[in-house]
Amino acid sequence: MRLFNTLTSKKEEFKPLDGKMVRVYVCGMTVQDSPHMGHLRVFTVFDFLYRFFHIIGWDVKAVQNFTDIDDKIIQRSKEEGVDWRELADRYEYEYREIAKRMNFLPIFHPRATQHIQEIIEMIEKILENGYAYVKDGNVWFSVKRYSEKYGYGVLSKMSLDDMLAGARIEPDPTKEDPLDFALWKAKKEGEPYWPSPWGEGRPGWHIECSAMSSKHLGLPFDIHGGGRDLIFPHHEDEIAQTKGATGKEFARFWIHVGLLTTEGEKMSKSLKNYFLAKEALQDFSPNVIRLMLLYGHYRSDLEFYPDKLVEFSKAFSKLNEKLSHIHGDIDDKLKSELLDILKDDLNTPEFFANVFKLAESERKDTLYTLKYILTNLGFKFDEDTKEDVVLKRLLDLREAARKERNYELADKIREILRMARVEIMDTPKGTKYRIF
RNA sequence: GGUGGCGUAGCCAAGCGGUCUAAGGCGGCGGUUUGCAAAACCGCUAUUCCGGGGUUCGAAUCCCCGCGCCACCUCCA
Repeated sequence: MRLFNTLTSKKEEFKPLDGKMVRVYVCGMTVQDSPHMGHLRVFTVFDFLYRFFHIIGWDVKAVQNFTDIDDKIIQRSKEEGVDWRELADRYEYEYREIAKRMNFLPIFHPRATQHIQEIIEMIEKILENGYAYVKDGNVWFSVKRYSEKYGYGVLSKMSLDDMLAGARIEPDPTKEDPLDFALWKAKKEGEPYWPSPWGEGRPGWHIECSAMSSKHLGLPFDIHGGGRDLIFPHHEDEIAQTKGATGKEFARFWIHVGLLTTEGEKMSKSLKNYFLAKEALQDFSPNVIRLMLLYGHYRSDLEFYPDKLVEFSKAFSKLNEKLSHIHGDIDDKLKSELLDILKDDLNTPEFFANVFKLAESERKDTLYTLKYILTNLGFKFDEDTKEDVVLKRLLDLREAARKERNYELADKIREILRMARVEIMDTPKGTKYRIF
């Protein structure tokens, strides 16, 4: 298949290094708050990618970290008067619940603080190789020294001068150069810390991903991904640290997911324009959320508004109506045509356009092929038509009223159900409903 | 200021040199159906792709110049 590689800025032919098993590392949550739809988009895209790899015959070893120690967790723990570990546990649990609801494939989730040893070892190697220096219990990565050997900025395509030009923050006085970044931060009063050869302290932001990815996947591995906002500095620094420590190639392909926007602007906590994943899951099925998030191409920004979930509820209902009870044989030709679309840099918009067109077919094999592929890509049919006892009794009541021509009552029941976001359809085969 | 990207119907969003008088979803309009509805089904809904030049037999797609927007350069998926 072909994938767009941020490293080379073009689509390239992709195959797993060992020919069978794709090794992927995705930057996961910093567990300091509830995941919002923007986070969910990234993880939905990667779940879709893993599932697609499986369909075309590759195994996947996916690692997605939880960063459970960082400035914001510490800050929040101070604000709330709650131990930082408790906060991290709370939001890790929230993420796992959401992942389960979303029908994500189970993958490995290492935690930063369980890899302090590996992190320290990696920093020691970087120091040995001369790309870092110790100052007052801090360990800084020397961007200039590293850059002379390997070139810094290969991913973000920025020159050192470019980066300096935009430097907006007061450099830390213990840094030799404003571009340098922290590998290890000296302990501050009241903050969590671990012992290290440089004194008590904690890891810098980027190093945990370098340590965990190389430990669990080996070097080099196939794909490293995350939100587009991580390209600089996070991913750039991961590359520098890993090469600085090992001299080896890091990830071959870098895949970055576009941002979820509201009114054109990035969804983020600071802009207060975010919509929580758990809110969406309260009211809409995972199918709807999955479809909505994948209906745009993964590399483009995607506009979000709450009504979009309503729109996609309707769209998914149509598919569900068509496919839920279908059985047949797989049309191999059709199957490979549809998969070919996805082989081109995961062109989900084109793929779903075809799905909706083909769903109008009367041919059982065509419909079953769609159902087969979509199910393997994480959708669940039938789910929205499960009988619910209370609902069924209400429908029986309404049916009785209709038989007595008590349309006033029948309409009242329909109206109430509508308010509860259940829509009724009277068909020759009886009353159907759908939850929207 | 630097770097990267985007601007396609009411909204969302593909297409990236010919099959484009531009996919698909939502919405809207008309019809079939219905106790009335809804759903479903059928039909219609951009001769045109931010503006202006250019390259080409041919451009939404390539190049140049404007205008507008976004992201990153500070924590961020």
